[in-house]
Amino acid sequence: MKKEKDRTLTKAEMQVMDILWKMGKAADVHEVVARYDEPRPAYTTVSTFLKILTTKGFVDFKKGNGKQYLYFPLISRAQYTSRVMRDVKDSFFGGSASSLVRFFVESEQLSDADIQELLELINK
Amino acid sequence: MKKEKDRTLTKAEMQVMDILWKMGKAADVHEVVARYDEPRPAYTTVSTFLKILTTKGFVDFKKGNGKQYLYFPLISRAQYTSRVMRDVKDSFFGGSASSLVRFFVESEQLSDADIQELLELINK
DNA sequence: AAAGATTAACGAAAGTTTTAGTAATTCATG
DNA sequence: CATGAATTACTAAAACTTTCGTTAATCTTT
Repeated sequence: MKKEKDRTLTKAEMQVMDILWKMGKAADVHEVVARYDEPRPAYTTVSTFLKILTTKGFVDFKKGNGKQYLYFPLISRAQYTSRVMRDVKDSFFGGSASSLVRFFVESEQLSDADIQELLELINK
Repeated sequence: MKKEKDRTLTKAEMQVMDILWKMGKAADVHEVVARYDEPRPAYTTVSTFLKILTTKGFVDFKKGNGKQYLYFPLISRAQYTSRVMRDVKDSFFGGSASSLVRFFVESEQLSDADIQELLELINK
């Protein structure tokens, strides 16, 4: 049986993806490890996550001029954000995007400048 | 050392909280089990979750006229939603609520009526 | 208050995620 | 092309989550 549930990332997997997304180019394991803050995980730990992410379809790799593997994301951060936002919207707002937006508008977390910006956006 | 990380619910814990939130009043284990769809978990499974949620501070209980425990939530769904939304906002939008709102406004998921409703809301 | 029934506490098995050591493979270099 | 160094694959332990059976405690009813 397949797990179509592998559409979401675990916390540790997310950390790796975030590093990959931030550095914009294909990177080897050492480069990824270096981007962690202390305490850094072991080289093999990161290597394992990269392997898992590859089998899950989030990451692929290529050979860097006959050298080691260079990993890169197959999905953009924006795409993954969409995925998570859909889940959040469904779980907490009954699938209603407007409910979710209203939640933030009502939460007073928006500055006047933010409001202004949104009004302009809406008026397109 | 305490785990200040117990601020978020696991998936199974969330299911229990959702049932508690939906029924509005303090409920015993049987009532909670009954609200699950098939296949229902065992009585003791739900009992365990209620216990865990109690030690995590999400739930408390009282004695129902000398009978069994009646569990009730210590946090509202809206409060928990705020918590999760803050995490999501921080993780995916750099802590910016306006970025998050913009994401949905730009995603074309809002109907004209939704937009209208939001405009009125903003103009308060 | 005792016997039987109901309920909560405990403990542990099964499943998943996280972490990393060791084995196997690949690569550079003499 | 052989040997040592670097890298990936394999495996398993540790930690956390989910599930429930068994035991202990409590309550009901006689």
